[in-house]
Amino acid sequence: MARTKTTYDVFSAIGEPKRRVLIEQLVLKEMTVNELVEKVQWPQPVVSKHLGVLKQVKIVREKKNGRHRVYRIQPEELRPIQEWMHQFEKYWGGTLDQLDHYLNNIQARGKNEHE
Amino acid sequence: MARTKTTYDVFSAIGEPKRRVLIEQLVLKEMTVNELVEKVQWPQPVVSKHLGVLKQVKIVREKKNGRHRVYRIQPEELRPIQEWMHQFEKYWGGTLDQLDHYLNNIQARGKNEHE
DNA sequence: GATATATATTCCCATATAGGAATATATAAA
DNA sequence: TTTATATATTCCTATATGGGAATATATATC
Repeated sequence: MARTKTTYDVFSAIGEPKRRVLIEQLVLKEMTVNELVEKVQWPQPVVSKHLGVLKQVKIVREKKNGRHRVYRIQPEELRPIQEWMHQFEKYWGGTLDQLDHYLNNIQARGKNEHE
Repeated sequence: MARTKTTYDVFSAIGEPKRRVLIEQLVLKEMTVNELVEKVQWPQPVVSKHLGVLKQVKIVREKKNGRHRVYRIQPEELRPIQEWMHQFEKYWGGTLDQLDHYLNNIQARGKNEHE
């Protein structure tokens, strides 16, 4: 078998460093492809292709505007990563805020349901 | 050029789903290779190879114990991910309304997970 | 020393990239 | 309608897998 597809899920998609750079830009503000190209200085097809992957896993959404396409981030889609990270927080010391506690409990309950 | 190496950094390493499963086990308690094989039911070389990648990016550490090797997680190494996630937190802040919304999403996502 | 156990490593191959180059498509402007 | 602009897509190739099968290595036990 071959490697896991980059579009398999959000984790796979952000494994590529360039895609994280695009995300870091889009989290600041929505941008067109050429605005992104300006910012990161990569060939336009490279940007478009990486955006394509991000679009497939729904990290970004495309909004047509004339001959421009505005790309916008969909932060909710990155929640699975944040949730997955919760399992390590107990090791990092410090206090967890109430929201985190609550979410941890929810998560634990959810996991047991499938056992 | 080819794909980014899985050992390029922590993000790339956790892109592979099986490696996340191993991490999820090791965060509960340190284990030997065979204990992991027992748990996940994959061929031993598969487990060893994935552990090799995790070891290279330092997510896990190996402790020799006779002919056993105990693998232990190094949670600090995952902090870059947590830090990277900070940039999205402003979108899913801590109000109850948003928490409700979030919990609804979890439920909805759970149902679609296996499609 | 011989053997069993635990784990890593090597060899193999099908597969999916990431990026360069060129081109296609869509839409606006002239 | 012709042209310019914005973006996506196709074709290509080198590369790095992930996993199966077989084997090597290390250590414990007899």
